[in-house]
Amino acid sequence: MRQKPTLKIIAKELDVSVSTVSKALRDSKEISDETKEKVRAFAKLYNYKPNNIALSLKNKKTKTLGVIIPEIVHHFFTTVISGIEDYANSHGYNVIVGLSNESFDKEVINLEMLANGSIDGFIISVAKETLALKDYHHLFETIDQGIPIVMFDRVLDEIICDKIVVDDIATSRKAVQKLIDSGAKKVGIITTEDYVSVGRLRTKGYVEALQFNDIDLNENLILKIEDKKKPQDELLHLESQIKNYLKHNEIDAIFAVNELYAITAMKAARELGFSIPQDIQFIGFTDGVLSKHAFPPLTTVSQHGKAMGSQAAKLLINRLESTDETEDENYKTVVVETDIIERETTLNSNES
Amino acid sequence: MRQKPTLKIIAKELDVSVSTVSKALRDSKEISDETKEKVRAFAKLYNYKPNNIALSLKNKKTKTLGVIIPEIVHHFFTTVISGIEDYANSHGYNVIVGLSNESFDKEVINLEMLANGSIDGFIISVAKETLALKDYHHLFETIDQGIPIVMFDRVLDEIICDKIVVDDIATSRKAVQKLIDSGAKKVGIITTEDYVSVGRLRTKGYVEALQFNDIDLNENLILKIEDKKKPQDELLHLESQIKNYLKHNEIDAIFAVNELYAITAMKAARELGFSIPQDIQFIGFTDGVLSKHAFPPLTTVSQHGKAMGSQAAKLLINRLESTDETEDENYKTVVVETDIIERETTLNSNES
DNA sequence: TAAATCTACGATAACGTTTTCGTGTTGAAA
DNA sequence: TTTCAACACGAAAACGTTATCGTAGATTTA
Repeated sequence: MRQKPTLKIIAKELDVSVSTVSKALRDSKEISDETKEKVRAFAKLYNYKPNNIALSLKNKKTKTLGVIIPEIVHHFFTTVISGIEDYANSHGYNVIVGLSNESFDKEVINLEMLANGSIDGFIISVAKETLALKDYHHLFETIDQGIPIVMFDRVLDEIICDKIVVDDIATSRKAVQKLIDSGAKKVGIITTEDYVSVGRLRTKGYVEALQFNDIDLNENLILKIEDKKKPQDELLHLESQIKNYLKHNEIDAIFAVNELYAITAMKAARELGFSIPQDIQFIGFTDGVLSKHAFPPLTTVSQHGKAMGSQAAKLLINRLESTDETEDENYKTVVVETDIIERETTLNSNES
Repeated sequence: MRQKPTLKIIAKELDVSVSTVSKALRDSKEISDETKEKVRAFAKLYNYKPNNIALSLKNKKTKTLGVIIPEIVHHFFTTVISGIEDYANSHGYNVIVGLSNESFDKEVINLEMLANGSIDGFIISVAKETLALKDYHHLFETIDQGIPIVMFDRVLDEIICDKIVVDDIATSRKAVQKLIDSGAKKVGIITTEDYVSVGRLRTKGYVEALQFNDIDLNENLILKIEDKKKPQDELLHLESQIKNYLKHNEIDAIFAVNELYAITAMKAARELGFSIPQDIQFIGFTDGVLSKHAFPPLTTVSQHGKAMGSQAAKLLINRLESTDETEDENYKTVVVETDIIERETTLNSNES
């Protein structure tokens, strides 16, 4: 085991000063070509690389981004991460991830743990519990400490920072419209409870689409899935809620605010004897692996997670590297486009 | 924006020395209770937290783990990461992830970028390209620098370090045996090319299971999927290979070495008019979201990714914190158990 | 020849900690 | 009264860098 060479060691070995070595390696013009060559050769031979930690301490910059997400075992978030990684890496940044597991406390701990110098800025999608509690002190505090935050997907109006979102309302409207255009008369929605902002907004889009088409809103057609605390029987719980909903309502199309809801609803519908898409059509939100390989393959609206990730990284890095201060307190919120990916759970449009 | 307090600032404010503040906060008995109280109160008021970077530099430990994986948009890897995170976090470690995207160069860059002081140790699953190239210099070098590595899933005999694996051969044997016990006469395998070690080993288990049951090996029943360079039409390519394979062979059961192969094969079989599991049974490797929600739900052998992750983190952290040197050069390789999760693509066993 | 200017390098401070070693003051023991 | 611990604190070094400043010797200019 050969220990990593430092400037000091090189200096001693070559019988020059540390500053000379440092300058030589950074090609300072204060150093003679002769000395530079000598130092470089030695450094190369022993594979010298400057120590990141020392640089971080000196520069007050770590060149690493902190990403805090509720769950990593979730296709959407992994695509976002891969987008972040891509952009960050190609700009000399590393990414350190923290998982909140949808828990407020873990989110706070993660934030605090990383805020003490480990990272230059955060990219975050807040935990459901945080949304429910409406306690954002940790976010305010880190911003107050001068650490920039970029929020994505689950964003908060109360926090003033850069944001990356999809236009949930418009997208939802678009999806429901597609269902209606394909002949659906009784469109239902399977969504989350209102404290999850994306669920609330998507529900709003659903309502707007109905209004636009002069269809009376039937509250029974809106199924808000309640979260279960124990994760083990979550799926069962979900299934039974949906089956019940399907049995007690006349529905010929469903818009589900996420992939899992859509898939589970399809399964329930199949078991109830519906044929898809003839009897009942489906559109899901978030294009993931599940949708593509579902049976039949599910029509979805794609959120372009990877694009969101790289956008987030871009915004954050730009802010970190902008020559600071006053210049741009103007926080952007970029909305990324969504697409409907038509597969086999929807009928072709009636019109045309 | 309030800037983070440092020891120096507190010291000046309280008109004591930096060392006094430091000692007071660490509850040194050199400091009087009176002073301690004063310092603590002030620190609490201004929410003082020691700077991680400075600590890292001083202690020559970063308390962060580097995780390098080929892909993050892959259920197995995300479960592993979540296992790592869990264990690491609860032991005061952070996790920084690097993606190789199956590329040798990116793997090397990631390793080097992090090896310069940013992390204390690595957890890694090597890229396919690295396996194909058989170039492991970067791994040797980081070990040579005294940075411990734990390998998981795709491990290398050539590298001497801690390893976490599943017993691919035994598991594969078990899966094939289950197929045979359920009445299958002509069991096929869909696997990777041999340079991917897990693929090779699983194929070996398949062959052994046949031998054990005195079934002649039919080479045509072994489908080795070739990797495509361009990712966009990878799925199409996969489908056509499988369909072709299914058409030209008589097969009544398939063991697929990963989820995607299994799902795709099921789709192809359905399209060819097979009914599952009556005409053809399926078992996949790696229990992911896809399997659970497939149609019909796919019987799989579960790798327990989360357990692998926390095991890996445990091994690494133990090594990092063991009072060093000679004591334990004895590297472990722990093999984690696998289970067959029976769902609806296999028949019940004939026996009993 | 004296003064000014380069050239090429070294010493030092700084980033924020922790730790080792001193040291002045107090109180008690001799 | 002298000596010696104990007490409570400060100074300084160290981790590995980079940047600022100073300077000895060589070279040019007046």
